[in-house]
Amino acid sequence: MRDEQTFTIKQTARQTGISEDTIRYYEKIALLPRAERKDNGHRVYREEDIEAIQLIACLKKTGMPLEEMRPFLTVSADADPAEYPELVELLRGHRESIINQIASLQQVVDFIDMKLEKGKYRRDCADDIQDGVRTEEPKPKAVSSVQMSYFSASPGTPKSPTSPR
Amino acid sequence: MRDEQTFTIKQTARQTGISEDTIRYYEKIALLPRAERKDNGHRVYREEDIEAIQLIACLKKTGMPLEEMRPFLTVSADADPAEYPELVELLRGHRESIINQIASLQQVVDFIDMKLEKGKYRRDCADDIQDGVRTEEPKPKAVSSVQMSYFSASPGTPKSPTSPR
DNA sequence: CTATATCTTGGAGCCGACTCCAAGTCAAGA
DNA sequence: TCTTGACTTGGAGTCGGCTCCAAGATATAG
Repeated sequence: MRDEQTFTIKQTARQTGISEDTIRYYEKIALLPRAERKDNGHRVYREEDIEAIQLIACLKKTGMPLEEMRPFLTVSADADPAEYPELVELLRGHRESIINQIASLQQVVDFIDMKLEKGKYRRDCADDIQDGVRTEEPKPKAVSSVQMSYFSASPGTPKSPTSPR
Repeated sequence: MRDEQTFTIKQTARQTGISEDTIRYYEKIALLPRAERKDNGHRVYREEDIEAIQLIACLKKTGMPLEEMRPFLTVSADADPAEYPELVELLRGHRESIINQIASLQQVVDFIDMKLEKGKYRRDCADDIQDGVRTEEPKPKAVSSVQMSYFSASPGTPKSPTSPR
C-alpha cells in the first residue's frame, strides 16, 4: 500500500504559511473538511489537504472573502466541475471579476509609475464609474451567495475573457 | 470666476460608488482631508476630491488596507513625490507587491481555466512561504513543474463532496 | 513519577471597515 | 407654521477574520 506522508498541524502551518489557529478556524467554519484524527485526537494532514489550504492562501491573496471560496474548494476536491453546471457558472463569474481586478491593479501600477517618473498629470484609475447613473445596489443574486462583483461592474461591458492559453 | 463645479456628498457618493457614510468615515479617520463646508455646514466636494475618493476606491479593489493608502493619497494631493524620497520607496514597495498580487490572480485565473476546460493537472498556485526554513520537504518543490494532481489522484482516500469522513 | 511538549476544545476578545441610528440644524415649499 | 428633505454630529452596533486564552488529554524524556 502506498504510504502517504502525513503531517501534523504544525508542519502544515509551516508549509502553507497559514497559522495553526487559522487552520483550525477554517475547519470550524467548514471551509476545510474536518481533518482526520489520530487515536490521540490530533489532526492529520496529507498532501491533498495541504494543497487545499494553499488554494485558500492563494485566493486569500486575491482578496476573496472566505465564503466565496467554498465553491472553489468543492471543485478542487472532486475532479470534474462539468457535473455541476451551476459551479461552472460561478467559476466563470469569478474569472470575470478576477480579470477586472487585475485591470484595477494594473491601473494602480500605472498610477505609481506615473508618479514615480515625474508624474504630474494623473488620470486616475477609476474610469469605470463615470457619471453613469448606477443604482447603488447590485441586485441580490438569487440562489448562490456568490457573485459579488467587486462592486461597480461596468455597465454593459461584455469583456470577453482573454484568449485561452 | 472659474467654473469649478462642486458637489454634495450625495452626488459624490454616486459618482464614486462609495457611500455617504463611508465618505464621512474616511474623513473621520483622516484618510480624506476635512472637506470644506458651506455656511450651513454641509460638505462640498470638487473634482480633485472626487479623484481622491476614486483613488481610494481603486486601491480598495486591490485589497489594500486603508492605513496603507495614506501615502498614496499624500502623493496624489501634492503632485511631486520626488520631494519625498521616503515616499518614493513606499511607492516602489507597493508596486512590487501589486505585481505579485497580479501574479497570484493570474494563477487563480489559470486554475479556473484548467478547471473549466476539463482540467486534469494543475501546478500549485502559491509557493512563497516567506523566508521559510524549508525543513523537511520531500521534494524540491519546483515552481513550474507540473505535478501535484489536485484531484482524481487520490489513491485510497476518495473525498466526495457529500460524505465527510 | 514528573516535567515538557504537542496537541485538543470552546469560547472570549480584537481589529478593520464599515453601517446604522438618534438628535439636531437649516432651507424651501404647501 | 408645519413639514419635508438633505444634511450634520457622535456614537453604537455589526461582521469577517482571525488571535488568544484556559483547561485538559496524551507522549516522551529524565
